[in-house]
Amino acid sequence: MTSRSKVRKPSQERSRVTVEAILEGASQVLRSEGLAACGTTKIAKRAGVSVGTLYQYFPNKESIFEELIDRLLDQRAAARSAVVEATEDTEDLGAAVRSLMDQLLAVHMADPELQHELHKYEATRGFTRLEKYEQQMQGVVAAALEKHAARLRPLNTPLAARVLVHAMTGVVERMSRENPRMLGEPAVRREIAALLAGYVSPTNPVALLDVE
Amino acid sequence: MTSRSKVRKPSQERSRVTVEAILEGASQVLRSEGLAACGTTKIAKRAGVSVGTLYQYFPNKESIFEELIDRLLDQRAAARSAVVEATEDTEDLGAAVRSLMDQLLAVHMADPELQHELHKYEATRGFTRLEKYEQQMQGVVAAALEKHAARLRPLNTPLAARVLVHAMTGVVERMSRENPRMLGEPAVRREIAALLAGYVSPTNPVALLDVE
Amino acid sequence: MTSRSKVRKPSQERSRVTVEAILEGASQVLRSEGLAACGTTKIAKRAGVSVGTLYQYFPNKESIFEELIDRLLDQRAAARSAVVEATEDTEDLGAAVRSLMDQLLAVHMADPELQHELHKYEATRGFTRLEKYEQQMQGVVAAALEKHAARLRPLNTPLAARVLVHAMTGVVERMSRENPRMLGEPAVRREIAALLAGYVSPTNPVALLDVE
Amino acid sequence: MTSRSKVRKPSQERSRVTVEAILEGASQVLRSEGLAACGTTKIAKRAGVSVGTLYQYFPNKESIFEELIDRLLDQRAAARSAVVEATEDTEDLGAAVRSLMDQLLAVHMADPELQHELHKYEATRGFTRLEKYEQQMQGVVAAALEKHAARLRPLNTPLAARVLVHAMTGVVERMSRENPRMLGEPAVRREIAALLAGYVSPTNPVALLDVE
DNA sequence: CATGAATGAGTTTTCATTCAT
DNA sequence: TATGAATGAAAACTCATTCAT
Repeated sequence: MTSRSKVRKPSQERSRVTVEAILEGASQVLRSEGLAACGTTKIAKRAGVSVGTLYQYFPNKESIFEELIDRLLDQRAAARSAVVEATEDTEDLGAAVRSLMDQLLAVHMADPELQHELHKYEATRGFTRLEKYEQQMQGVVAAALEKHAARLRPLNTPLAARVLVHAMTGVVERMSRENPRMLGEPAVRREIAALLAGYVSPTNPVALLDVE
Repeated sequence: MTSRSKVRKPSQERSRVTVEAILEGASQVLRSEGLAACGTTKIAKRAGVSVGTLYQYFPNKESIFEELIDRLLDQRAAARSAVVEATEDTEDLGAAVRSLMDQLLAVHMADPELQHELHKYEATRGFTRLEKYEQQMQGVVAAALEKHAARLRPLNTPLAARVLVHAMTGVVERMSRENPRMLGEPAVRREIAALLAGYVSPTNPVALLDVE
Repeated sequence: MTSRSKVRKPSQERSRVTVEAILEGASQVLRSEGLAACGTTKIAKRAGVSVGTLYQYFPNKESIFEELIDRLLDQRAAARSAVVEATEDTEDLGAAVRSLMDQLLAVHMADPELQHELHKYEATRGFTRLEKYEQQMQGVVAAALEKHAARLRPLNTPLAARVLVHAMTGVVERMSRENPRMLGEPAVRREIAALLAGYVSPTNPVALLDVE
Repeated sequence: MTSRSKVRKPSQERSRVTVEAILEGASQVLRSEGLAACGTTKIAKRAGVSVGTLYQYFPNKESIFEELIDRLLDQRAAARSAVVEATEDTEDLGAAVRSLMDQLLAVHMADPELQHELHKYEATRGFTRLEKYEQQMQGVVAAALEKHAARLRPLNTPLAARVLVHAMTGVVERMSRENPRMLGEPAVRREIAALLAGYVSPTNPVALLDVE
């Protein structure tokens, strides 16, 4: 679970609705006009509140984006947990790979425009948040690799996990950028599976290539 | 070769020197203070010219970054050409993979701070330029895949090329962000090779995983 | 007694308590955070009421400070009355001077931080209220000067009263600003007495200085 | 001489003119509309420049007021120096007193409206600058008291200097507030002289009053 | 009466760009 | 052509005050 502490507490029900309205307003502006054009005035207008109200709940503009990212990361964390569960309960390597892939695809297929704009914001901040998230993801993958080690080629687990997560998210992110619909195609899903599986497979031919 | 049409009169010698000074100034500010703090006045000062002069050679601030990106992409295009050459002359798949990888690593190891800041700028623009570049890269890879098709598993070439390029650049870019030195480690090089080779290898186990 | 007309319905008991709470809240915020940081919301919070309630009893923020000043001036008025009494009943000039001085010192030694912040507020308003107060003080002093005229040097009474009051309050106010504790020192008390007494004394040497 | 370092250096002649225009604009707004209504936009407009220009020369609004105060204090410092000179060269106590008084009166008679508004600003800042200035003034007075000690009543010099400066500035400041013209009247000048002279005179009757 | 969320005019400040010298 | 002072639109943020509940 991520922080969310920056949002003020006016615990009343009305408050929650307003906060939601602001975040939804920001999301809409991000989607329709992009990060660069997403100012506090515009956000407030779309949210149907005044700037003053906006600042009653968020200390500054950035904190709105941060909250949006928090929520995005919460979704991803949930996906991660689903992967962990799916992996823990079975010896089926294929199931693990499918779970990992499917969760990732699902997460990226939801509201891709918004995600792209938030990604731009993250770029601004040096990707600090997303980087941390991906590190946790690496932890999950590393655990899975350890568990199934017997059926995989010999691996430097942390490095392999890093490569896997980076490759997978690299592919998914770029495809989402080019055309989010692609992520729904079975062929794409299959190829990503091939990428992951081929990398860890005992039949991987690196040994034959004289790299180094 | 990329555009560069925005820059006025590269004919006079004095002019060329000034343009270079401005670009170098911008690069320095980007490296030392980051994109967010990189204003025209600061650039001009570091370049040792006045803002007025800066606007004599560049129509606006963005065009400076665009030119810097042009040059970055020129370097990458050169790397791409090197890969094409290396691949065309040989039947050695390993050599092709190594060439691809090495060029990519080399490109990302040069001036990583500057590249990160330019990447932030590109994020702002929706990665239009980088995306176009990666598409060209996909063309090169697709050609190589066609050429060596006989020794690879059956592939949907365009899709496979896309996955390969995205995976590779995804890994390299993220590692460069985490720690650029990583890119110089032989182990990393080997694992990237494994990622690429495993994906296209006829021994890839996707068929066994019942993905769809 | 000063106005206080701005405060609504001091009739109900509950009301009076609330008004007191608000004034006490304001005083606390003034003391601890200063005039600049003393907003209505903060005042209300410290008073344990809502902003709405605050505005039920005070028409605007200024009126709170005005009331606080009213009370300060009431204290000073009381001090003034004490001086008047002390002066009326006796022919002792020394007693009059001592009374004047002691009341003034006592008033300024009480809650100096609050007084300083209220003084800043008064500065904002052009010192209107304090000026009026000092004028009344001048009246008292003028009366005393008339009464004891026989034992003093020849004086333009209103002007002399003005000079006396201005000098005395000028000294006390500044000392309070520099260090309120100073006001408690006997040496200081003695010097202020010397200032006042020397000014009106028949032995005053102005005549010898050829000032005009 | 006071700092003035906050003002940027664009050494050209044009610059100086602009800085002067801004300061004059600020002075005018202060005089005609008061500190409270003196915003950057209004200052710039009166100065005949744009806000941007204003911020080219002053880092923020406060720095404009600070510079105005610097200049005011420079005038006062000059007055102080004149007093020092006048006092050093003579054994005439009357001359010293007259010089002190006259300089003070002259300084306060120049542009009193502006001074009052700057005084309000200083109130905001806790009178830090003015306080420091008055301390220096106390030093000057203390020196004079030491020099003429033989002809004065026994004094605790630092305390006496403090009382004298506080009394004098208190009187002058308040009179300037009530009605600046008063400061020009000979009677007033005479009474201030009486205040100062009576305080230090060997004939001062404090000893007779049983204070303490 | 009490509440506190909502308001929005107003303020300061920035910075890409222009243009007179 | 070079200069750098001037521009001013735009953005973020504040806070006294109101009013629906």
